Amino acid sequence: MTELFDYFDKFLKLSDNTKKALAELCSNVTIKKNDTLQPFGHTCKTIYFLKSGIARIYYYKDGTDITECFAFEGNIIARVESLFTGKPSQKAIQILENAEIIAINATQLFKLYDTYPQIERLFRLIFESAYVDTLNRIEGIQFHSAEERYLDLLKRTEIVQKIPLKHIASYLGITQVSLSRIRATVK
Amino acid sequence: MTELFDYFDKFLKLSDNTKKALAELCSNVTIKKNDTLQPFGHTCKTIYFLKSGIARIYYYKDGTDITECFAFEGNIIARVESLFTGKPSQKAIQILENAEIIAINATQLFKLYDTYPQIERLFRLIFESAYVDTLNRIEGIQFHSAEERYLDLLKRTEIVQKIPLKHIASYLGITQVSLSRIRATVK
DNA sequence: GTGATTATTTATCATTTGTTAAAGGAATTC
DNA sequence: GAATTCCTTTAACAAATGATAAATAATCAC
Repeated sequence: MTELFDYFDKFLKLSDNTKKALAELCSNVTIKKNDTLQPFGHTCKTIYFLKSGIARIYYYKDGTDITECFAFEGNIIARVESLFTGKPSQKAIQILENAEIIAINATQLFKLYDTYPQIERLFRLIFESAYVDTLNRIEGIQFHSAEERYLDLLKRTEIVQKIPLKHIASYLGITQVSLSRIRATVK
Repeated sequence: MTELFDYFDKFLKLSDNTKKALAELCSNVTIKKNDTLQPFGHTCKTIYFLKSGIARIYYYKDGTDITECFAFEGNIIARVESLFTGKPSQKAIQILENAEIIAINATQLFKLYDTYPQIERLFRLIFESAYVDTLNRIEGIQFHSAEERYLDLLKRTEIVQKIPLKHIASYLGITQVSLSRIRATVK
């Protein structure tokens, strides 16, 4: 679990008993490429941390598969819209590269908020940071061309090379044909 | 301040002494159309609640004025990316219709988080909700045409009629000329 | 009110992205 | 390893949006 607590450490230094309480909510999951980590239709009650591998959140819009986001080594991934509203999620989490994951039981986590204000604060800070990232992503979508967004994604992480282009296209908000065209001109 | 505490009530029932502590951070502001509520370049240390009026957050991108969001009666407005990171904001808040505002001192608010866990929780819930709204907005931007987004905005609130079209255009991520064209076909 | 400024629309042409269809490659199954 | 399926590219045309310029319309300052 050291990777996870190193991650937490970047947001907030936790006391030992807080860490202990947190560790009890965590379990290790090993999952293979193309498997489903979380299916459609259930309320999200787990927050995941990727020790290794790649995952994506996706949903169907008018019958087509849309990737909402990717997660890589050292990232947190959760279907926030369900986690925070308690409503069933219309999204699923799929594994794109064999992954070692730590699953955090969110139901129990939220209960700990009452007894461990540090834990409530930790996750407040984590999600505040994610919120800021999301605001910045809107700017990227609205004011950059598809080509710029593709090049920017490539720049952020080389792991992207391992992701099927159709998922990258839907993540960028364009068709796969359009992405293919962009790749041809960029080369 | 009743409007503000009614708003808080929708997220969390606060105890009387918590309310009292919160009330001490709040001050009333009356501000006129076209005035600047918060300028560029300073770190955001205030969260605003609109009792009446309209406001927008905007910034300059390659020399053009871009509206990030609007706020109407009963909304909270803050430059979150600065509030949460402590970095100077590249954004400003402008008043679009004469407004009655409650200003919440965020510096003092964050200090109260230690003594009043209820307050930390209240604002956690408020911003979690805003985060979910932002995630949904991304979907709107990526998978709806400019025309659909414009009609959707009109549907959400009639107050939009009072906002200059150039601000609506940049909010929608299109040029004003393009918005004008859309309005012509929609009529 | 009048003139000046600002906001909005219209028109034209260029560019980007979408749609559909077809073909070539890569990976998987039996 | 042959067949099948899935992934990616290419091509041709359609639709949406951008850029620029000019014409109206609305608003503001005096």
